[in-house]
Amino acid sequence: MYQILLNSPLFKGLTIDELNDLFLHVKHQIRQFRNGEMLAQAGDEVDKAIILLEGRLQGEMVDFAGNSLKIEELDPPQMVAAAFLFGPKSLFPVYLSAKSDGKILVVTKKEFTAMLTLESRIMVNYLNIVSGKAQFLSGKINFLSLKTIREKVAFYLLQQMTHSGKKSLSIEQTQTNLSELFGVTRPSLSRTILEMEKQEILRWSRDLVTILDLKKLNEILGR
Amino acid sequence: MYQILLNSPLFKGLTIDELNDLFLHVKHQIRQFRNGEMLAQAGDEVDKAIILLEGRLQGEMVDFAGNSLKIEELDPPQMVAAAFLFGPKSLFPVYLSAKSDGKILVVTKKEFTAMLTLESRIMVNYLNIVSGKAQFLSGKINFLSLKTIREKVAFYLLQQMTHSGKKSLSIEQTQTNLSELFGVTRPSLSRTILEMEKQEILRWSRDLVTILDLKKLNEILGR
DNA sequence: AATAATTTGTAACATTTGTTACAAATGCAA
DNA sequence: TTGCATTTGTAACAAATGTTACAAATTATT
Repeated sequence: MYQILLNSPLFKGLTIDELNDLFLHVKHQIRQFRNGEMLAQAGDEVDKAIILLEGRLQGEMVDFAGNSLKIEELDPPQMVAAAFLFGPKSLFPVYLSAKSDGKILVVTKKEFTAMLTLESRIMVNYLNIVSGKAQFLSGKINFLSLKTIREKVAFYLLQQMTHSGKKSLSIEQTQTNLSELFGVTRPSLSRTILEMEKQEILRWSRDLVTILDLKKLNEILGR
Repeated sequence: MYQILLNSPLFKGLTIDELNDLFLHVKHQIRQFRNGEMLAQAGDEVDKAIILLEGRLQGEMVDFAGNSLKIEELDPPQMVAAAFLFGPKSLFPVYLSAKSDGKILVVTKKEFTAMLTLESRIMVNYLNIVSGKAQFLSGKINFLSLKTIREKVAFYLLQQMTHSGKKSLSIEQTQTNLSELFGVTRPSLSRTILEMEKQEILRWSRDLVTILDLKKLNEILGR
């Protein structure tokens, strides 16, 4: 178990001996789960820290309209619903179920809090996790508040460019995947891309995208 | 100063003596600022904890399209960019400027971390703040991923209802304000509301909204 | 009360995106 | 290669929302 936890964002930087020692003091529980099992429902109170040790979990954001329920998969050794353990409400945001057999590490909120107090490296790690989530969501909101498909494409490509630094991007995604990411239909995305090609802003052939006119791409987002 | 901090979410639960004692150990700085002054730009690294003591700050989310740049105002004794002090990047998300003369309390990230370690009540408070932000953003994303104006109206009203518990809601907002909140144009919102009135789902007169058919309202969101 | 400002209703039309369906192109495997 | 699956291009049409402009209703101000 400790070997797995060594790689987790939460316990990063600790040695295996320190981990070993830590869990002599921190009350915890190992729970097995089976494929298909329901672990938590949206709205349940979160009063335990859960870290996935083995297997695969899936959180289903039950999207009201029902049509595009977003699914987030979780692999070890990630923490479940990290940003929902504290806060004014502390309610599970998703329906959590198992995609395979596996194991989780369970620590009550009280013990978890004590652990953070005990070992400030873990506290900082946890703060990095939760803050990171908040920052990710903040970025996502920026993206979602873009109105036209053109804007979304431009934003996405410029973001990819700053990561790679090149004008030729190899998009590892099909247009079908991208359209889901953007929350639009596939033909509409295709149409928009073709328009942008006709306007010589970019060239998009399968998974290779070349930016032809960076200036225009920026103008789409108002510079 | 300590009197102000007593009411802050971060130092909630501490006595004035404890606060007094705390800041004997924690290095800090009080900084005056003047109306109109720029305190931070989007993209600046966040390496200090900033708590507003007096005056008024404003964060401008420079919205790419330029048209609807979102503005968030900050009143004492709130912490500035609380969810951006930790995390993998730690970059300021907004352009921060002063709307009046005032004072801020500045603590370096290092000292701030030490403070959290020193006093676990503050740590828990801070976790509640950051987690609360993440949860707020998560809810906002749910809202933004609603596609039609009907859905947004339904979601908004149902949310208001769970807060008040009544079928008659006094919306303290004009349709103009609401349309901005929803990210749609005012005539479009008006049209949608009128349609819903014709379908006897609700009655909307000025700032008083009565839900006539709760079932239909839920159906709009897929139950 | 009279006037002005704000808010809301309304309509014609443009734009964007969704829907559906099918064809063309490409990649993959037998 | 051949055949099949996946991905992408395309088009006609529907639906939703934006744009613009103005009228009506309401509220605030003098």
